[in-house]
Amino acid sequence: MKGSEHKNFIPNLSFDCVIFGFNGNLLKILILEYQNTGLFALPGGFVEENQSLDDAVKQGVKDRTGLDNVFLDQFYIFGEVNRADPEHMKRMLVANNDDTKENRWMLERFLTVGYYALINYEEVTPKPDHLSDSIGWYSIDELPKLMMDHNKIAEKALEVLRSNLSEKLIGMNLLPSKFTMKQLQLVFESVLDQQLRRTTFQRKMLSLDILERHEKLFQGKAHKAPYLYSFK
Amino acid sequence: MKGSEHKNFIPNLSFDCVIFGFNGNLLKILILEYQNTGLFALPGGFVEENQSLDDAVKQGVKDRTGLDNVFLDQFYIFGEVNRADPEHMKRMLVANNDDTKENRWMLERFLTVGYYALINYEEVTPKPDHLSDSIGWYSIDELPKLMMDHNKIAEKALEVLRSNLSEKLIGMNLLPSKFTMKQLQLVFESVLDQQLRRTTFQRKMLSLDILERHEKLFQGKAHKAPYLYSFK
DNA sequence: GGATTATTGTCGTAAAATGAGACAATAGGT
DNA sequence: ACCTATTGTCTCATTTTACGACAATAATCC
Repeated sequence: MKGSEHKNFIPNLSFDCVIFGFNGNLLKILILEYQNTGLFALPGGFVEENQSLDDAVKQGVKDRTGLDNVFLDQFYIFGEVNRADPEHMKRMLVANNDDTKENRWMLERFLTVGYYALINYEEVTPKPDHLSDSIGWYSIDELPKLMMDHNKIAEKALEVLRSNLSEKLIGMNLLPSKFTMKQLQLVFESVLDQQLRRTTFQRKMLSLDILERHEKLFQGKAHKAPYLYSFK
Repeated sequence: MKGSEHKNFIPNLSFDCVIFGFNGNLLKILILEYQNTGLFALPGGFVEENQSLDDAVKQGVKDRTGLDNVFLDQFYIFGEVNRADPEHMKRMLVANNDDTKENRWMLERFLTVGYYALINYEEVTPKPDHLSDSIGWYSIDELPKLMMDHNKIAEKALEVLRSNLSEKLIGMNLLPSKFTMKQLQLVFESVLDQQLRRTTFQRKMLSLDILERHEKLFQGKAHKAPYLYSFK
């Protein structure tokens, strides 16, 4: 009877999204806390029968965090048999008075597709959905214990982000459309978790011919004002 | 009633495997031809209810090609709504007299997980399973028209293999355990589809400190015999 | 207004990696 | 014994990166 009770969703398949943001200093991940359970989790969801996976994730991220128009990339499917502890899901359903027959399918085995998202921390305010009573940013090295295998999923997302950062030049998605060279360097340093040499970084970025230089940014500080850049 | 008729499989989810082999000259992919249909396809299959995805793929590759102990890596999940043409599946079922009620679930929408495999072309002989009447190697630039979106899947696999080759040093899986520098270079050249400079390649590989040098290989040719190497 | 301070943009030189070719060492063939 | 094709290594030029020097400058402090 797998999943047939809930006509809208592909059974046994979910997605979870690791949403990265950069607060100017630290790389953070968006975490939901479920009502009355003390359970922390990545925002995730299910795929409707006639909905593409990408659309489902786009929609799910919007529904659960209020974030729209987000850079999204699929990075792995987690297919271990016992990756999902049904006890977690059960606690969540009970706490929400959703522990009905129609929702028992959620207790089955699930494979989950991992996505990561990059967003401009400053320009958006995430909003929790009806299932969650809070939504919050957590530094990547100070994550709470997450439900099921979500810590593992977040770790893998960071790995993939690291290896994609320089190659695919996706760092821009963590910044406002105009930014200083220093900000860009801080993004690289946080993601790669290593210090970079200022002059080398600047020369490298400029030589790639991917940046457009704009007006200067006067920050009211007692020193030379940096230029603003955007990606071409 | 999704999938509930066939008690063993996760519904709406399949896998397909792009098996690469190198014949000493060209990079090739293993393709199945289904009995009495003229349909070509990548070897694939379904995931049992209590089987991990990785195990399902391992088992599936073994069942459908006879290949065992293969280097496997997951690279993408294809989740478009209309990616699978049910007409293809139907023809296949009819041709096998499998067009029974119990198998109708195979005509539904499927998401498929793409894996690629790297095997030593010379040491294994693929064998078709009962569904297929032939199994064959096809050069990556001379693939036949494959069923559903399998051509797209193969293309994506090659892309990922390309970007992983140097970074993750997986080329060895396409060669016997001992090989010459020339053979290794040919693998790189076929995968990357570009010529490499012999001396630069040799120096680079040796400097990486990943190769062990063994005895010379005497090929009966009128010139200096090359050393054999293996990966450390 | 002139000196002070912190940061930025740019350059120069050193070091490392890569490109491109030279050349001697072979394993056999003639 | 000489010839041929290929291999392993070296040298030198070029490119990329590391690392530090330095001048420009936006505000603040006398």
